Amino acid sequence: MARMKKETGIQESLMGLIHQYKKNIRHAVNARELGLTGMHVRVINILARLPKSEATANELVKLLGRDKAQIARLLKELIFNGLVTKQENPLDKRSQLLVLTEQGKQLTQTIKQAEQQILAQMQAGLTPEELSLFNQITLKMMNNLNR
Amino acid sequence: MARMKKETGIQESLMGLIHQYKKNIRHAVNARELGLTGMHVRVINILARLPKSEATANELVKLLGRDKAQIARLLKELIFNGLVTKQENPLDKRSQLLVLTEQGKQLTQTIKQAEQQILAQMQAGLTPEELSLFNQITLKMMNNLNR
DNA sequence: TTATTTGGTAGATAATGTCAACTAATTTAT
DNA sequence: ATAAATTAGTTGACATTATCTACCAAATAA
Repeated sequence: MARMKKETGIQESLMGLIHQYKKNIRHAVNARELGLTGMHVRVINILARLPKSEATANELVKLLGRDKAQIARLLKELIFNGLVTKQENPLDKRSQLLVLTEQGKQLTQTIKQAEQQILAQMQAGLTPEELSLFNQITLKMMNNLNR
Repeated sequence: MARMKKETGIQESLMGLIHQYKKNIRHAVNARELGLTGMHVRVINILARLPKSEATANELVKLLGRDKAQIARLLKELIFNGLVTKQENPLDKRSQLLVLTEQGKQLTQTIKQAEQQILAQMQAGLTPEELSLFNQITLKMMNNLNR
């Protein structure tokens, strides 16, 4: 990708960054032969961060900001691959708790390692303050649009 | 999408932002019944910014950071819809110059207007300095990954 | 001159994504 | 208490975005 200039617009900068990031993740995951896609990785990551590594599908829909049909399919695949299991949700008979299996949890370490490498490269030369500010602005923009 | 917290990771913030942005663009474009997809819009925008509104396919590949097969298809569709035409490239017989038609140029105004609205919403409450810094960091990150 | 690389086209397929329909459970309204 | 409305999840159908490959002709390198 051409070295992007400032005048191109902030949205193009963002598109370029995300595309590059996703590409790096995909290559890292493929290189480790994990048999996962980018979205699988994201679901696993989200679950790994949650208390007890569990959430309902609807919670994942909200956390990932994706359509429930897509989330259902991703979960179905992760369940099929033994990385996630379903458990009864005592609070609501319509839903189940999606939980990382032991296999899923172990995979998390591999994924984390790969991600950290890419993030480190991406953030090279930036101070903690810059990164913090960047993240804050990102969140603010997202929330601005999400209303 | 759940109000995203800081601890989720910068990459998730970015994913959330871009997803929301794309969604807003898609809705705006659909509402105006332009019959375009997000990627069409981006190609048109890039061409509109270039001197003489023209570029070779390969230049677009570089500017958009996308695979040449994808770009070829997008261009094919835009040509079919009369928004872009092909002209001989005097410098290289293998390639042609892709140029916005009058129709394409006029469409650019509509697209720009829609985009500006969304960008304004997205950037509400942020100072020019913050935005400038944000864009610089974005570009730096992208270039960090693009090596 | 020959070998290699490059620009573009199209095949084949994967990944991501949306809208709709449906059923059962839950919540809200009467 | 009962009926109406909403919601959680599943699946169908399809759109959009994206990648890798093969190929041919033109351009470049050896």
